[in-house]
Amino acid sequence: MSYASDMKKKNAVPRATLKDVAEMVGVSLSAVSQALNGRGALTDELRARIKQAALTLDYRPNPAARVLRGGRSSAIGVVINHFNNPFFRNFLLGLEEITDRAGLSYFVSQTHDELRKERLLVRKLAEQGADGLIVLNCSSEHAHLEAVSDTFAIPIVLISHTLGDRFAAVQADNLRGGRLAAEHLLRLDERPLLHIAGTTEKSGLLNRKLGFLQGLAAARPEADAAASCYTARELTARAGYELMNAIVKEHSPPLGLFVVNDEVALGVLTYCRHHKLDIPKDVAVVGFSDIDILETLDIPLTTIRIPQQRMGAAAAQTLLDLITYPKNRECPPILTLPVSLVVRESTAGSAANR
Amino acid sequence: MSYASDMKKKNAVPRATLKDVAEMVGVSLSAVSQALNGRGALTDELRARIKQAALTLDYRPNPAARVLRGGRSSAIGVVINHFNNPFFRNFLLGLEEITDRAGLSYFVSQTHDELRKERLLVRKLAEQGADGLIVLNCSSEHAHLEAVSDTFAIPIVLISHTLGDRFAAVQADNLRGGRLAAEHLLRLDERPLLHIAGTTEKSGLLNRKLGFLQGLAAARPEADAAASCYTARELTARAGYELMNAIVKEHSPPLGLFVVNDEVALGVLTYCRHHKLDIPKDVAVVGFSDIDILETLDIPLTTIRIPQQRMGAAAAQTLLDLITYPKNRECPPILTLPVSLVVRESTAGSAANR
DNA sequence: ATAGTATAATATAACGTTATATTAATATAT
DNA sequence: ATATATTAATATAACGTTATATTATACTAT
Repeated sequence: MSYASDMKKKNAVPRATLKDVAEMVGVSLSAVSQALNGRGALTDELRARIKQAALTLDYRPNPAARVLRGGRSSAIGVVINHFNNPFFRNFLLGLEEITDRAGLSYFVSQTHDELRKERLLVRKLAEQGADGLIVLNCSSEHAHLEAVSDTFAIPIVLISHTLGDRFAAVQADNLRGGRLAAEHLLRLDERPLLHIAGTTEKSGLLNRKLGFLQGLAAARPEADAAASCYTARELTARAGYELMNAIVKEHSPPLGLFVVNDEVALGVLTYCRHHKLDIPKDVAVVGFSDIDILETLDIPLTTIRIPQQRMGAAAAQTLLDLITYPKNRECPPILTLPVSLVVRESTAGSAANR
Repeated sequence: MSYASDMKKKNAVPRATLKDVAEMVGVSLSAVSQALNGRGALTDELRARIKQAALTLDYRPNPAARVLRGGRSSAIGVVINHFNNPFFRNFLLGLEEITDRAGLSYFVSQTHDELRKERLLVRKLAEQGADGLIVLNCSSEHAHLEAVSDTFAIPIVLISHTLGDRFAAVQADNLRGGRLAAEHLLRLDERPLLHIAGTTEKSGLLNRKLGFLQGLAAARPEADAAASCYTARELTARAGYELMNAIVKEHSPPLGLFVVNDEVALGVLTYCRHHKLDIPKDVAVVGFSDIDILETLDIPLTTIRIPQQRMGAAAAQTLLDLITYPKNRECPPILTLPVSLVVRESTAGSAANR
């Protein structure tokens, strides 16, 4: 049942338009538009009178009209895979700092990791008049992003995932994060190291893996890179739990485990609890992201912290810049923000810690 | 620094408009509009040709133009206090079922429980062309909601909180939930019962309290209602933790505790763990909502389950109805959905359980 | 055959805005 | 004093859509 749009909004209480303000002041439409937008050549006196009248009538510009005319709506769109992505909450805090200051609103929509929805929502937000888009954890396809960016002439900023050089991006230094994790685990003792990786289609996850392998190879040239890596199909605790079944069949404790993100690592922790594997004695675990709940766990998780809030602010700032200065879009920036190791009990307790 | 909207979108790749389709078929604008909207009187043959052309050109109507004209945008707005509200995730699942089927999109924004932001966002979403709004956990002020609903002639559905009879609402049966909690705790043994309430300004929270007091009074007419109730300033785990400090000063175990929601109850559980109070022997706890993580706790929490997903679907369905049949707005429905008791270990183990 | 009535299409206006072009009035330079 | 620039305002058109009014054509009934 597609839903009919028959009835027009006939009984809406009318809101003040430019025309109303113009009539109140006894001046032309153009004058009002120019006065309120700080454009054109008007006497300060007239400008003031118009602004006063607009205030009195509680005039607010109609974004639909503006957008139709080819202007801005002062709203941006945010597309994420899942609302309950824990990274997202802190990201938005940073984003909001910037948008609030700039007088922008933002609206969010989730894709459920479905490409179909991603396409739909990206387009819908653009159609709805978004001045720019921020897309988190997007798919690896970018044809639709290019199409929307071109058709609507709006910039797009990608998060956690670069995709060619057509779009601006904000990402954590995943490569360095992977290396930090490896180096930390190497300091523990002589135990073998393993990595639970994510899909290597996503540049961010690939880099975590590469960083880990670099760190491992530097200290133990003899280690078999291929044999050290497992791949989680999904970034969920369940996936981590299930992979552990495979891992303990092929490797025996003690093990050092670098896991692609904190949620998958939570699954690993649960597995160990269920199977009486001591953490960190039998299995030392390093996660990635530093989501909020890690500290409150029975065994707090060591992780690579990414600057979630700062990434949100950087993304908003970058988008704002690209909206304001369209020429910058020709050469969109890629920001890589630093990560840091946060040591907690899931790797502490062993001797070699510093 | 408010951000200037100088530059026009001059280098946008043009997208197909009604005019393009009309020219392709060699027919008038009106004909195309009518054909695509299933209105007017056109031969089936022409209608088909027009639809085919629209498909070929990948024509998609411009929502800004539609909204300006006084029509629909096929998008609704959702306003919530916090994105990390655990209720929200399931709510959206239900909502999405309905909106997907109806070909509607939805966009979400968070208020941080600030009235200023609530006002801003509700208005912004309406200005942006939302066909209707769903407002969760809103403030107790409704003047701005009425203003927006009137000015833009769009319906609003409130969740978890009724506010006069001007708006449709979807809520859980909080009164019954409170009573169920009391009755369950009363079945345990003779221990005194306490309630950690929320602010009674919100109708939903008030009803939880009233339900609890009803249940208590029915079984123990002698109980002192006022002395049994504490009030949490915020609905956070921290608030629950801190209130427990006060409670244990004035009451000694064993106690039965009905807590206004699961998050506050989590704070209570943490307090008990820290202070070596056994659950449920010393303190039996019942929460409210049944958020997702309760089952995975060390001591799974007994709670009153509210049908989160169903509430989302009901809200979307109600809004859709009010959008489609504006006359129904005169008498907006209030849906109260049933709740159920979910018994887990935070109250089990005592004798009287069934 | 003529008027009247469906039927199938088109023309037009309006929604609220703003960029561009135009006009009117004033100041400056020769 | 006349031409030329500067300033301050206005008029107009266009963005894409759809409801309403209008026209043209064919079909019925008398």
